Amino acid sequence: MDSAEFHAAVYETVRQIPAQKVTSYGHIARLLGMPNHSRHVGQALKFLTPGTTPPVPWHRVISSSGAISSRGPGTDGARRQGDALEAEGVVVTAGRGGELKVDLGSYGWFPDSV
DNA sequence: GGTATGACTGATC
DNA sequence: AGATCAGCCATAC
Repeated sequence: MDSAEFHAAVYETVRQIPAQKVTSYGHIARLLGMPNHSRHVGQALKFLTPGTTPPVPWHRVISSSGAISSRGPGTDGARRQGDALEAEGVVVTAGRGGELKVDLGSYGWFPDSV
């Protein structure tokens, strides 16, 4: 599959994520049959814009450790993502400095397949 | 074509 | 539990 299909597949998978749940880049890649393309999942999401239709709940995608990947100290991306998750009822642990993490034990969504 | 980079992961220390 | 390292692969330069 080429990159366009890959993006589309990623978006579709992300839309499968139930509310109040989060999953990891690596898991999405695994569901797509490419366990080693975790980085490119992030690439695909980065390519995403707020105007995309139908909307993709990209904020439900975090790293496998449960931490929200920051896109730069000066950016508000991680902060916005954490807010969006909290707005959905997900407990986001905000420690000192604004480190955002999610309890994967309670909110992790890791099905073997879709 | 080689090198660096990235919204990553898993193993190891 | 936090830090490091190696592996991965499409993109950009």
